[in-house]
This record gives sequence, C-alpha cells and structure tokens, in this order.
Amino acid sequence: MGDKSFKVISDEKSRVREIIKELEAEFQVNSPPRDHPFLTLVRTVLSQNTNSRNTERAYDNLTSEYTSPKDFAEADIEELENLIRPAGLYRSKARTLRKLGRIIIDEHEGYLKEVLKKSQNKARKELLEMPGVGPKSADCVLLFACGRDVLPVDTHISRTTKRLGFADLDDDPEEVKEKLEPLVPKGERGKIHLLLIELGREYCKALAPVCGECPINNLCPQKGKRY
DNA sequence: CTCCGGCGAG
DNA sequence: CTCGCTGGAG
Repeated sequence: MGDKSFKVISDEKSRVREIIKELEAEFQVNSPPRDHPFLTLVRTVLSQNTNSRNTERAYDNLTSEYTSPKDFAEADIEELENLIRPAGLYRSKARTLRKLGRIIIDEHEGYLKEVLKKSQNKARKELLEMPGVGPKSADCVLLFACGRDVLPVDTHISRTTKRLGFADLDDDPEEVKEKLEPLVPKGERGKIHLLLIELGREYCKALAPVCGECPINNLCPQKGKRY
C-alpha cells in the first residue's frame, strides 16, 4: 500500500533527480563564477546566520573600501564593524575578517589561491583551521571559489532535506550532508545546494511553508501534512 | 550548552 | 512582540 498523497518513487536517487529537474524549471540558479577567492571567503563569513539581503548590504559597504587581504590585515576594527553592521554578529565578524587577512598575508603569500591550489581535502582542512571558518563556510569557498563538487549544508539545506524525508529531524548538518550527498549525481552538488536554498526561501520556509504552491509538493512526503 | 546581532516578516 | 537568517567559537 503506497502513500498516494505523494508520488511514490522507491529509489531515493530517482526522487532527488526528479526534484532537481523540477526545481531547475522553477529557478534559474546559474552561480556566477566568483573569481576572487578571498572576497568569496569574506562574503561567506558575512553570510553566517544572516539573510542574503543583509549580507549583500554589508558586503557592498565593505568592498567599496576593502578588497585585498592586505586591506583587511591593516584595517581598523571599529571601521570594519561599522561597515558590516547590517550583517549582524558584526563584532566577531570584523575580528574574524582582520585575522583572515593577516593569515593570508603571513602564511599564504598574500593569496588564498595558494591554499585552494592544493588537493580538495588539504584545502578544506586548511580552511577549517582558519578562524571563523567552519564546515559550511569551508565548503562554500570550495564550491564558489574553485568550483569543487561539494554540498555546503546550511539551515535551508537542513530544513528542506529533512522535510523531503532524506534526513531525520534531529540530524546535525554533518549528518544531513552524509545522507543527502550520496543521493545527488556527481557534479550536481553545487546546483542542488543553490536550488534547495531557493526552495527554502520561496516555498519551504521555516515559519510558514507554502506547500500548496510548492513546485515539488508531489515529490514530498509532507504533502497533505502541511497546508 | 550559550553567545553574538541587525533586520524584516508575521 | 517572536522568530529565523547560506554558523562558529568558547
């Protein structure tokens, strides 16, 4: 007896493929190749636990005056704080950004690119050793600054993945990643990352999900359980 | 585990 | 008013 409230696809890999296909028809998520690795890292730090609008404001303020690792390494903390305030968590982020600038200058010849040239595992390990850089941020840099096939797991990814039934409610981001990644075709991890974020922002929202309008509600076990 | 935090939606 | 936002550190 299958659950007729949603399209039953026994193979979860097939269901993921269907979901990607439907979401691609709904959203265009051509991620612009970000050529500047250090600014990619800066943007990622600003985005931590911060919505995209506020991230964008802070990033625009900041990059009108600071662009190179040297700029950040020599920055006045209070000035950094003022520029990035819209992002929230601005005191810790300002200190993180200055430390990151100094690390790039002192330990990597002034270029984050020197770290990213290494093998993916090595690069990830070194990113994780940097202040203010955890799993999600490290993966974002690997994805957006050097096009690696990785799947950064943020709150949107966690929430949508759990609601879609690919992970359990109490799974932490690492567990979500371990369960979702094997279901995603090679080379499509960055794509599904962006697609699930859009899904989370537009439909599968934390507070008031709009399942009735969701483009993949026929592929979701929550169909009929939420309004 | 708690803390950091401006900001907008509901 | 509360909640959550492309989290990470102590």
